[in-house]
Parts: sequence; C-alpha cells; structure tokens
Amino acid sequence: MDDGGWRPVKRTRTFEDVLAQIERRITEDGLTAGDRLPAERQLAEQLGVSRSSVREAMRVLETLGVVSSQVGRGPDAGAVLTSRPDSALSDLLRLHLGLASLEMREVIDTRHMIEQWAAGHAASAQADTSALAAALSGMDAAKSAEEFVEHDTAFHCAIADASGNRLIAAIMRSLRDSMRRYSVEAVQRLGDTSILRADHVRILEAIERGEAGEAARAVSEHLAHAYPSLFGH
Amino acid sequence: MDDGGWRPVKRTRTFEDVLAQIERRITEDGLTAGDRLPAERQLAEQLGVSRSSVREAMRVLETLGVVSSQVGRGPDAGAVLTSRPDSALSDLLRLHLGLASLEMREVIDTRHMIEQWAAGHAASAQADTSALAAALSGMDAAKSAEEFVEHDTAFHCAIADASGNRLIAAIMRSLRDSMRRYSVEAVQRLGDTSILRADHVRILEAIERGEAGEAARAVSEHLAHAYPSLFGH
DNA sequence: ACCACAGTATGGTCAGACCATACCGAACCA
DNA sequence: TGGTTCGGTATGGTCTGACCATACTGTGGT
Repeated sequence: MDDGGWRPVKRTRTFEDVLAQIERRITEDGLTAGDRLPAERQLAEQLGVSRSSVREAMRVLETLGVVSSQVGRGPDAGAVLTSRPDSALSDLLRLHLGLASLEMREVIDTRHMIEQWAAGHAASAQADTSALAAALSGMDAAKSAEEFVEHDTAFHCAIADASGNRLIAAIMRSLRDSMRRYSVEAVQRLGDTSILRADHVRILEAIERGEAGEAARAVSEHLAHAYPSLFGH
Repeated sequence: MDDGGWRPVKRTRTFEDVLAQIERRITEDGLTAGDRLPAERQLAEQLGVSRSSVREAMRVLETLGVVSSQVGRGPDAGAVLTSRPDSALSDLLRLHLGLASLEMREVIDTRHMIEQWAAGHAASAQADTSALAAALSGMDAAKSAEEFVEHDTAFHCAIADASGNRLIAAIMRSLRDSMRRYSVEAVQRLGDTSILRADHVRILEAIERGEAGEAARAVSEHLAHAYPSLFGH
C-alpha cells in the first residue's frame, strides 16, 4: 500500500515539452511580437517529435494569444509571435460563463472595480479624451441598442486604455466582450438612455478636469444606473 | 481590382468548427463541470472530421481551463468538463510577460487594485479569516524567502477568496503566480520581514472588525512597503 | 470472497500523404 | 526594358491508419 512517497512521476506530454522549449527560446533569445518561429516541420525535426505534437503546442500558443499562424509563403507566412491577450481572455470568460462556473454578477463587480480604478487613473494622468468624445457622439447617433452598446463599450474601453495599464485594458475589453449580449438587454430594458448620457458626460468632464475622486464616483453611479437590479442595496 | 465588397470569406479551420460545436453543446445541453464529453474518436465520427482536428480543439479547451483529459478507461477517463481558469490565466500572463508585451509594473498595479477591492469586500462581508491566520503562522515559520512568499501568496489569495468573487480570486491567483520569482527577489532585497508581518496583522484585524476602509488602506500601505521602488511618488 | 489475467476503451504519439494557399522566380512575350 | 504568365515550392490545414501506455472491466480460477 505504501509507495514510499514516490509516484510524483506526472507524465509530461510531448506537446508540453514542445511548449516549454518554445517558451525557453522566447525568453532566452528575447523574442518579441513580430518575430517568426520556425516552420512546423522544421521545429518537429529539430525537437525530434512529430508534427502533430508541434501543432498541438501551436494551438495552445495561439489560444493564449501569443502566436498567429498564416499559411502560404513569404515573410508573413508561418507562425509569428503576436500579442493578443484580449481574445484569449474573452474566450476564457465566455466559456466559463457558459459552464456556469462564473456568474454575471461576478463579471459586473469586476468591471465595477476596474472602471473605478481606470477612471481615477485616467483623470490623474490627464489622459487624452478624444476617443471618449468620439464614442460619445457614436452613442448619440446610434439607432439600435446593439449600436449603442457598441459605442458604449468603446467609451468604457477608452477609459481603460487611458489609464495606461495594458493588462487592465485587456481585462476590461474581454469583460465587455463577454457581457455584450447582457448589456444589450440591459439597455433595451432601460429604454431611455438619457441618464446614461448624462453619466458619460460627467465622467468625461471629470477626467478632463483631472478630478480622480469625482471620476471614480461618477463611474460608480453610472453602473448603478445601468444595472439597477444588481445594485439594489 | 474591385472585388465588389466581397472577400469576407475568412476561412474557418476545422478545429474551430469543432470548438463551436462543443461550445454549442455545452450551452444548449447545459453541461457543467464534472460532465463528460464524448471520446475523441467518437466525436470525430459524429462531426465527420479527423481525430487530429478534434484533438486540436481539445487542446484549446484544455488551455482555457474548460476540459481536462484523462487516459485509461472508466468513469474518470476521457475529456471531462472542469473549471480551472487559474492556470489558463497564469499561462497567459507568464507568456505575455516573457514577450515583453506586459510589464511587471502593470501586473503589480493590477494586483494593487484587486487587493484593495478584495480586502474591502472581505471586511464588509465579515468573511471567515481562519485561512488568513493559518497563512500568517506559515510565514512566521518560513525558513527561506521562497517559503515566505509561498505563505504570503496564500494570505493574499485568501483575501481574494474571502471577497466572494471567484473571477477576482482567479485573477489574483494568476497574478501572484506569474510574479512569484519577482516577489522572492523583493523579499530577499528587503531582508527584514517584520514590517510586512505588522502589515498583515493590521489587514487581518481590519477584516475581522469589518472595517472596509481601514482594510483597503492597510493593503495599500503594505504594498508600498513590499515594493518601495514602485511607489516612489 | 478473493485474486490473477485477458480484454478493451481511452488519450498520446507517430509517419506519411494530400490539399489550398501564396510567394518566388524564371521563362516568355511586348 | 518591362510586364506577364506560369510552374516551383514552402507554408499551414487536414486526413488516415497505425501503434503505444494506461487504467478500468469482466471473467475465470482458487
């Protein structure tokens, strides 16, 4: 019955080895976005594994938003290192929401946290607000809830961008992405978007004036207006 | 030269079709963590594709922390739906940090934001603090910087858990995971950890007394102590 | 009741083939 | 000289079929 404390063997699959090798080359050679990886067949031969294993590793890297594969021939073909964490995060959130291992409430609370933080930092940094203003006009011109949400998303993502933190901006984009349908329903339920517009103007002006506290407060109240059912207390 | 506005062909790869089918079955059949997917060969036959394509789809799902594959036979074998967003997020952060498409500063700022939020909510919720206390004793007994960081991570993740938001807790865990090496170096540079201990006690007591504002403040000052070089302003 | 062993379903891996794509370059005109 | 056409080729995408290691299942013997 006693295995003597052994048994930590934890078999490691071939494609995981390939992954580790590629990651090692990335960090050791200092590769960055734009650099090309060897072709699949070449990599398979170099590492002494089959092309299938290399392909599975590529699929993982692609899922994580680290490489992008192009067919054909030439400088742009093959596996190129990229930097797209957004879609990876979106897929992750969407699937886990579908699995019911996350609830919308948790997503919205997270968004609340991020937006307050981002608005405050955007204000302190006196960030450029032209993207915010553009999104605002887009909302004014919107002819459907879908279109409105589209520009609303742009507005809030622009705040995250303006905070200067790319990780937070990426999380923000994927949060919005995974709750798009929910947002559209919320806008339709709401009917009148004039309150939201006033909120947006208040947020924009607070950021422009560099008033971090007011910007955070404005964001908080805005979310309470947009999702009244979740902020009943 | 004019293609008449066409060209939206966007070839879709077979494994992406498989992914869509599986995701559809998850949402339509209401599958959740613990349920089993059909075997690879079976799935390939059902969908009329090769096993390779099914496997690539599986690899994506596994990367996103949605399925876990076990070899062998029996009820536990095969592809089982799981809910492990943590490792997926960790891999994502680690690789993008390696690609220099994210900077440590951004990770730590994000952590700062999350910890303040989580500490405040844990305090308001009068959450159970036994895990926090356990981690605290672990730090006291630690004999190396690595061991100290191990329990320190447990302490801070326990705060995130206590906030009750699984998404935020998952993000917290992956943040800590991806910056483990950095944290160890920071502790070694610091040498004396008594200041950190005092901070931890202050955080713990604030949460126990339900003082959200004090908990958030304590977390903020704690991070300034732990990473003085990043909070010089 | 227990145990040993063959059977079998599972994922993991490999080799080799073929396809579509898209660039490269040489041969071919104008 | 200049452009065009067309075959060559490197790339990822897909499929087939095979074999392996693993771990349960059931059967038969003790």
